[in-house]
Amino acid sequence: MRTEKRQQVKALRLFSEMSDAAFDRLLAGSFLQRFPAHVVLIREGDSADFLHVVIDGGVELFSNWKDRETTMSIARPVSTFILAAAIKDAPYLMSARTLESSNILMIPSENIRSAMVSDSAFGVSMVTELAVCFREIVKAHKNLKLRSGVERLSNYLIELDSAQNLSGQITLPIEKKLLASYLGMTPENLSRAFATLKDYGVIVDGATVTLSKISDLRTLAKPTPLIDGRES
Amino acid sequence: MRTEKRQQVKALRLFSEMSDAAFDRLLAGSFLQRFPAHVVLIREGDSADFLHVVIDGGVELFSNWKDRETTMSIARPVSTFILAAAIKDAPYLMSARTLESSNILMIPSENIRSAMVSDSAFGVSMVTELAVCFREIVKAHKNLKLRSGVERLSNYLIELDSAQNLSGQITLPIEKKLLASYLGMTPENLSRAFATLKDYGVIVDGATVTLSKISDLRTLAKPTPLIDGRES
DNA sequence: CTGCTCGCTTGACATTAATCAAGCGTCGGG
DNA sequence: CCCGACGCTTGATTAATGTCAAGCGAGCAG
Repeated sequence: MRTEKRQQVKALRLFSEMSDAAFDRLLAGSFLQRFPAHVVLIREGDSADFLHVVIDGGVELFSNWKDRETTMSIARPVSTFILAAAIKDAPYLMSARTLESSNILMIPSENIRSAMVSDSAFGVSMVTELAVCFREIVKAHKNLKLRSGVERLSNYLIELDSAQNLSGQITLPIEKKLLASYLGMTPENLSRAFATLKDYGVIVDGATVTLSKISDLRTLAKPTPLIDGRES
Repeated sequence: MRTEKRQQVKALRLFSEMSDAAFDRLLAGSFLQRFPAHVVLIREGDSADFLHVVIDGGVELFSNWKDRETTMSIARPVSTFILAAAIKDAPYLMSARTLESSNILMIPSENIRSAMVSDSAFGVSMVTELAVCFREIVKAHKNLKLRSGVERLSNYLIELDSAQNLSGQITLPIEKKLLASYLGMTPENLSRAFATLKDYGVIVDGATVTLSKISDLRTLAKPTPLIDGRES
C-alpha cells in the first residue's frame, strides 16, 4: 500500500494509538482494491470476514426486507464500516455498495480480533470507536421515531450547512433519490418536502440548495445535539 | 452488596472475565439503590457519571423531542444500560425511568474507564458488549424503517412466543401503552393492529395473547434473524 | 442528431397512521 | 360504597406518507 494511504488509515482514531509494528501486523493479509461505482461489496447475512475501510470514494450501507430497501448510512473517506460484525464474527446486518469508483481496504476480521487481545491500547480505541458508532445510530433512531419527514429534511439541511461553512449555500453530496432513502421517505415525498420548505426560505436548484431564512428554518427544525450533531 | 447479587452482576458477559480483585476495584464507589416505580433515573442531556445495572425490576429508556416522547428500549435484569455514554463521558442520549420498583447498581463511569486501560480482558469484554448493543439497535432501526406497524407487532408477538416456550400462548410483559411506544405507534393504533391480526389467529384477552394460527402469522410477519433475533 | 434511459417533479389517488372524542371496565382512595 | 383516574378500545376525522401515472430535461449510446 502506498505510504500516503497508509498514513491516512493510520490516522484514524481506531488505529492512531497503535505501534507501527502492530499496525503492520494488522495489515498483513489485508488488501486494497479499487471498485467501480455501484458494485455490491457486502451482502447482509454473509459472514463478516473483513473489516472494510473507505480510502476514497463512498459507500452506501443498506438493508432489504421483503421487497423493500432502505439506506442505513453512508460511509465517506476515511472511515471504517461494519466494525461490529467483524468483531463478533457474526453475519453482516447491512449490505454495502459503492456509490462511486472507490478504493476499499479490507482487513481480515481475525487480525482485528487478535490485535485487540494483544494490544490493550487498541482495545480501548475499539471501545471508543464502537461507542461513537452506537451513539450515532441511537441518534438516527431518535430522528426517525420522533420527527416527520419534513422535520428530518430541515435538520439535515441545517447540519449540512454547518458542515459546509455556514454560508447558507449548500451542495447536496448525494443524489436526491439516495437522500430520500436515507431520510426514510420516497423520492416523491422528498420533492414535496422541499416544496413545503419553500416557505422557510429553502430554494432548490439541482444539487444546490440555498437557505435564505435560516432562523425560520431553525425554528421549524429545532435541531438539538442530542439528535443532530456528529459524535466525536 | 449481598453476595448473591454480586454474583449475578459478576456473571454478566461484561464482567465475567475480570479477576475478583479487579471487580472489587470496579465496584469501589458504586452503590446499589432501590427505587420505586416510575422514578426518573436519568435525564437525557445530563453527563454520564455512572454506568447503571438493573439488578431486579425493569427500566424504560426513552427520549423526547419537542412535545413528543418515544420508548427506545427496555432493560431487564440483569443487564447494563447507557454503556456508551459512560465510556465516552458524553451526555446521555436517552432518559431512563423505572417501570416497577427496581434495584439499580450504579458504577462510577471513571471506574469503567480505568478498568478498561488496566485490564485488557475487560477491554475485550467491553468491545464485545458494545458490538452486541450496536447490532441490536441496527436491528431496531431496520425494523422501524422497513416494516409497517402491523408487521412490527406480528414479529414482536412471534419473538415473544419464542422467548416463552413456543406454546402459542404468551403474556405481554409490559402494558400496551408502553408496547405501542416501543413499537413506534400510538396506543389507538396498537389496538387496531391487534384487531387486524384477528384474521391471523391472534386472540387478545388483557395481557394474554393466543397465537392460534402461527404459520399464517409467520407468513405475514416474515421474521428474519437479520432483524428479529436477539444478539448473543 | 436521435432516441433512450434515468433522475426528478407534479398530480391524483390509496393507504397508513395520528388525532379527537366517547365510552367501558378496573382499581384504589375517600 | 362511590368516585375518579387511568388503561384500553372503538369510531369519526384529519394528516402524513406511499403508490401510480405522466411528463420534463440532462446525459449518453448509437
